[in-house]
Amino acid sequence: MSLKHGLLGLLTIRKSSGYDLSKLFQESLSFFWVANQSQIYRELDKMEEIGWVVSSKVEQDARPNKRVYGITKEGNQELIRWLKEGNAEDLSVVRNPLLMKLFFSGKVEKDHAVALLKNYRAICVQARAEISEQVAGIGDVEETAAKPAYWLYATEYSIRQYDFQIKWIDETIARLESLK
Amino acid sequence: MSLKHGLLGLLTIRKSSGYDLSKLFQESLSFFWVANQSQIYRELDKMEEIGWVVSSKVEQDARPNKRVYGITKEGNQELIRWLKEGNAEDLSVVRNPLLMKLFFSGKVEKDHAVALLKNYRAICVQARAEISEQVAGIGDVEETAAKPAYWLYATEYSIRQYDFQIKWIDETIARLESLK
DNA sequence: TGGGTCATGTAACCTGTTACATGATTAG
DNA sequence: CTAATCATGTAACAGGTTACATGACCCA
Repeated sequence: MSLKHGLLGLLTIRKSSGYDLSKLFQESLSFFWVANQSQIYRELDKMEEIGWVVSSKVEQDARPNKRVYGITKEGNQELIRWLKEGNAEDLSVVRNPLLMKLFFSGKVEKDHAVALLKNYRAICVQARAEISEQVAGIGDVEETAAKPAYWLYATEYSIRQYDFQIKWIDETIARLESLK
Repeated sequence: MSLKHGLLGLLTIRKSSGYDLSKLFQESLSFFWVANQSQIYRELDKMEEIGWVVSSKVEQDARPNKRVYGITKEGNQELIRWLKEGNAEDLSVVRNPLLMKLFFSGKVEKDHAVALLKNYRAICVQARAEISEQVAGIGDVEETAAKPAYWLYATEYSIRQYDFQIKWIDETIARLESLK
């Protein structure tokens, strides 16, 4: 249940509407989590039922009225509980559509597999560029024992994962092309 | 929509019941895709409605009766279509609960983050061992231009990804522990 | 002889995706 | 002046997870 907790985490930064959260999410968490807007609205509803957040309606004249959410004491407690829980089983959910397709590519000509890999490579290259650009835009970071730069570790992970994937793709294409 | 296609792929190997597929899935695709049994049953139902598979009831006396599925011509066509389609956008769905938790770990003591990483490390080590054991059990492979060993590329990917993750975890723990 | 596992599934719920709606503002 | 984008969401459907059901067989 990471999405709810991600939203709770964002709400500890500031009160936000669904729309705000959706933007915030894009800028921060989207490198390791995809969520679309409507999902965010629904999760906010649910979390209000549970009591992790409260909302208040804000009237606007230039734009549609909005509903601004804030985290409650219970929400904060839940966030901390989740962060402390050691359980790592559910961290290893694997679902890799690229490998699924590649796995069965013996049913079609080799060229399709190569094209698949090349298309995905382009996506990796772009995603990697976006992340490192974003990191560069933040500049140097000071870390202390009291404030480790966790966001930096996460972006490092992502960048290196793309590097790994690109390398593997290149090798795999070369291997495919060298087959006689 | 990779699960349906994965099941279609497995059904090109042999006719199977939901239960059989669930086992087959475990042995072959589970390294890069998690699917639970009930999901498989439901997808089979859906695919029968669409006409990608047909089933027949097989009476058994020692065990509950079963329903055996086979792939249809339409199912085969769909599998090939899916394999040929170049679309790589939907291959890059990211959802990483580890990074989500790590990202917000500034809210709790450093030890919790370290414990989280260590737990996940253990899972990676085990998963890696299981995969390489499975590969070892298969022995040497002959590849030709007509028959590339795609399954091998997929397992290579998985092994290397675990190596990458383990390395990153070790570095990150070291980094966390060195903070003053 | 009682608790696990095999073999087969169904039902209910939770999460993710796609499509749509509305009125203002900005870009070409 | 027309099309995109901003700013706000709702509704419906598809896919994933958890819990349960049933009867045989196998191990201690």
